[in-house]
Amino acid sequence: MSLPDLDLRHLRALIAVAEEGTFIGAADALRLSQAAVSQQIAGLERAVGQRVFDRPGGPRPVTLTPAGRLLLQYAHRIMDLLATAATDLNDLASGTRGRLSIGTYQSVSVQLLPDVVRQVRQAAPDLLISLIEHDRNEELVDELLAGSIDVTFLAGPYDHDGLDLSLLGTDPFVLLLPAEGELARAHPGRRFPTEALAEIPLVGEHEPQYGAGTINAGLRGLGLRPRYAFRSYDNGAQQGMVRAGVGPAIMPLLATDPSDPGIVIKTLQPPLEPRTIMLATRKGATRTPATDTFMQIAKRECRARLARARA
Amino acid sequence: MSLPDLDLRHLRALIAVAEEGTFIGAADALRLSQAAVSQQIAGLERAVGQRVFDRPGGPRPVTLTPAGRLLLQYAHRIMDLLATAATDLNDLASGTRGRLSIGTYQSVSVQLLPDVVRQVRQAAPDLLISLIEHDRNEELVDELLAGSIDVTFLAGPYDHDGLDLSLLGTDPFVLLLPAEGELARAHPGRRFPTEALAEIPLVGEHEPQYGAGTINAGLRGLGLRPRYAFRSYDNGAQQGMVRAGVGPAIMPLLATDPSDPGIVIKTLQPPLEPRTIMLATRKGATRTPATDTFMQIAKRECRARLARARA
DNA sequence: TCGTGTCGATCGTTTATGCTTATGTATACC
DNA sequence: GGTATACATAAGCATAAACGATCGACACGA
Repeated sequence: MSLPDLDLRHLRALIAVAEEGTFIGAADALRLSQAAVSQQIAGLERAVGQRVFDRPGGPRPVTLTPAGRLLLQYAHRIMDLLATAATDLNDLASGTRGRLSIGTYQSVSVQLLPDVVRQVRQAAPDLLISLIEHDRNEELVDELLAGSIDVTFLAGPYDHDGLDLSLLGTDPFVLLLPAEGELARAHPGRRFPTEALAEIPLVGEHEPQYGAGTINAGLRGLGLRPRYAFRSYDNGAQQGMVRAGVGPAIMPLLATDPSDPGIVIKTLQPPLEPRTIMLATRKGATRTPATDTFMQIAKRECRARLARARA
Repeated sequence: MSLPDLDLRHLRALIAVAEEGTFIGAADALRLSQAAVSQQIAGLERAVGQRVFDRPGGPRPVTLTPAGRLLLQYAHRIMDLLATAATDLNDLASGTRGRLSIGTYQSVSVQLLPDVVRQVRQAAPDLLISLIEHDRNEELVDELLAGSIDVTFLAGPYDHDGLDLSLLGTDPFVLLLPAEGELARAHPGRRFPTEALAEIPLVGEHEPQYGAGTINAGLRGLGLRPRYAFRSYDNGAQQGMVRAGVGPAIMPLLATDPSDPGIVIKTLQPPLEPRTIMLATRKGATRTPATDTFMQIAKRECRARLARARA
């Protein structure tokens, strides 16, 4: 048989006739004339090269041939597929069902993202949200371009030809000190002179990370050569070390937990070149409504959080 | 989205464009003009209510939108289904693959059917043959009309409105005697007077069986009231009992094993109303080539066997 | 910055296909 | 044997799908 001549109309007619038992009944169900159904079935039989119905003649119902029974099963499966495709597409269009896959990195994951996800869940309870975390922008971009995630946070400054980027906000680097430590006593104000960190062993992140806009790059830009007492990729671990008195840490503001009574947060003077938080999607690619919802909520939440944290 | 407007042409275009990356490439692959592909995709997007491709413009390839990716998966699954449907239909048409389900009853199963099945296997090695055995015609007919078997043997005489029947042959009732017994010595010729069975306990089948055309009906038609020393539905068991000297048995010729040296076969005089062997299919129903092949082989083999057995 | 080439979209036209009405044909039932 | 039922077929019409030609958008190179 030759596939190219086959058409969904044929299969619809096959199903209708099989269900109704007569061409006339099928025509009625399909809102067509009997002649149209007759032609559809004839076309189908031409396409498959075999009869699909036995027509006993007279007022008796037509019956499926073996080929017809075989084809009918496939017709049903195809119609089922189309039906589920339709609901999936509706889910996609509604933005309240289906899937949303988000790329993220740690300092965003810690504080900002949980609240954003919570709000997205509230707006779209049946949306299946999955998160993929990487430490480097490049890995996130790879996932994005490969299509395995819909949208990703990126640590700026960052630019890429294949991406649509939007700036969520600027996340300044702040200094975390043990609340009861000597340094906190020595600098009781909101500000902390950055040069004073020259000789103090720090708690910090592993290098290299995020390329430009890193803490070390910032410090070096100010002529400082930082030394480290402890390094970790985990922001929570860094904050814990600060609390334990291992040393001060420079962290992005949004990566800190300001409610921790064991630490105090100081503004660096002069400030380090800050990192920005960006959202990226594939350049020129249509976004799902779910992605749009997420991006909108993320932007709003990020601004609110930065405004609150700086207050 | 609205299913009724969807068409396999749309899905084919979707797949081609997704594979080729450009409308022009897809048009080339589909042997269509670029304009036609453009219109197909436009029609598809109208049907699903969303864009399925992002057109970046200029000499860059188009890319799937989320909706397009979703739809493409379904399109592929549907095309796969159609492809396997096509091979299944070809198998069906060729008669050398696929399935063949045959109804049978015991006296046919014992001698005739194994040889027929062997020949069908030889003619169509990849055909999957399944057998369903019942003792009564009615059960076989039920299976046939329900569609669970393609064709069935029936014990005639038998008639049924909903069936196409064909006579394979007449299977005469013969007498089996122990080869070394007193009866065989008393009747050394090929024939045996039926009345002589009046007072002899027989080996035979359970009653009732097959309605008309049974052994008991035949004997009663000759004014005899048979008594039984042993009864079984199993023809082999009956023949075994004869061999063991339990008594003579009246059996259909084709149910006997003439090669058994422990028994001799006699023609009854006068003969009992014989049973016929028939093949039945659903009335007016198209048969698969496999079924036709089987029926042809069965007819040939049955004739050959009867001719041989009577010789 | 301005051609230039590559695409996709669109227009107008032609062709093919599907649907309709009307009629023909075959079979069952009375 | 006539009538009713149901599918097949034919002719006409409308839609749509195809084509060639053209337009407009974008990227790239000079």
